[in-house]
Amino acid sequence: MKGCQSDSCSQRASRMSECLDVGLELCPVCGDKVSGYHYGLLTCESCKGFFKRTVQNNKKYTCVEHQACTVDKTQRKRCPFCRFQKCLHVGMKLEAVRADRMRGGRNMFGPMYKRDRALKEQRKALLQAARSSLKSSLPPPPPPPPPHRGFSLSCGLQADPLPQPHPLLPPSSSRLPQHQSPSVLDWSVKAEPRSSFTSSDPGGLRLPPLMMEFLRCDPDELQLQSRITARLQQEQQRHASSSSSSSSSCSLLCIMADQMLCSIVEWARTSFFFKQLQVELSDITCRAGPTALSLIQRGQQLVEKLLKLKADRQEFACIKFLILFNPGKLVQEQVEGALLEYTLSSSQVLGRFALLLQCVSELQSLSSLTESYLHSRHLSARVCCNNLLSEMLHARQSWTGALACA
DNA sequence: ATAGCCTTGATC
DNA sequence: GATCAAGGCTAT
Repeated sequence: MKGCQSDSCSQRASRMSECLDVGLELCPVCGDKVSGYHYGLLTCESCKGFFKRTVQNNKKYTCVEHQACTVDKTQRKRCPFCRFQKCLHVGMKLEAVRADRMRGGRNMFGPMYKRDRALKEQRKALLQAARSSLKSSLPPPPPPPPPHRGFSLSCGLQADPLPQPHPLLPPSSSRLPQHQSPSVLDWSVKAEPRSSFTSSDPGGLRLPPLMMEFLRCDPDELQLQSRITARLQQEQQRHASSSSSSSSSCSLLCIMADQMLCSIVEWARTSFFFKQLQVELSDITCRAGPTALSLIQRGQQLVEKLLKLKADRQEFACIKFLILFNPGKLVQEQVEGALLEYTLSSSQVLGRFALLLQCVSELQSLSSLTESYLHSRHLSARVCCNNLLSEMLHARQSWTGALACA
């Protein structure tokens, strides 16, 4: 290894500031932090090196599985075949690896990198505008939760304070576009072709790499529906055979909730950002709860809003990450960035992104209220299922007790 | 073989 | 001179 000469130290310092700048991006191949533009797009240092070695040495790999291995930060070494396929799939350019091995200088992709940077800046500004618009139309955010230790069973159902009606706004159900800041919602922008978008969905629309990851781990909704139906039928048969009274609506609801909870946990555990999650306990507070009817009504209003927006599978996948993972700032920015990029390229209207963020916010408060509701039912022993749902509610009760003692 | 750090050199 | 994306080096 060479010593740290004064020149290389200054270069290192500038590289550090560069890393801070691009540090918010994740490598489209493995999800590691990117270190700059390499062979056509922003990637991490290890995928840059891997791509270079593979192309320079004309390596041929084979996959011992089914050519569909997971490529993430921890498993990227496992299957070089699938890793290299993913490098090509996300758009790394073979022609950027120099045949003559000439060092230094710039290549033909310089202008492309510059354009991509400018677009990223534009996207950042749009994101901030949409966020500030959302903030001004919603009640102030809750104070940050205390730094508890322990595993969160909330599965992203982070408890927010009860949403107070905003003094300046009508009820949330009618809080639709007309109440948004016109400067943002009426601001149509041209979706320019994105150099980093290299793959298309079946409809021919180019998708951000992060969104492709979300779709890859997206559960099969039909499968979930049939599982729930099977569980409900099983329950009905059980009651019929034991000649007891038919199952109550509450117990059927609990079975549905439990089955969905299992699927959510299953999905979350295999999802892209799972390893980056900060393990923290939900903000556990006791408070007056809503009624089942009001929750259902709010849920229906939200469903209507999403139907009206015609939210598609891609957008729904992002919303699920934002809601259920309740991710940290870095992940939140990534997911929101992918969603913004997608809505711009699919609808070309920024207002759509702001409306989707509103739905996310509404869903967050609704899930928090539902959790409170189920918890209160649990305390009054009206949630009787011996399953994951009751386990979650029991854990919440234990933590509430522990915090009260502390 | 991998991945982090270093050197190089065209371009700004 | 600064930047930054190439290739190179080397500890693991």
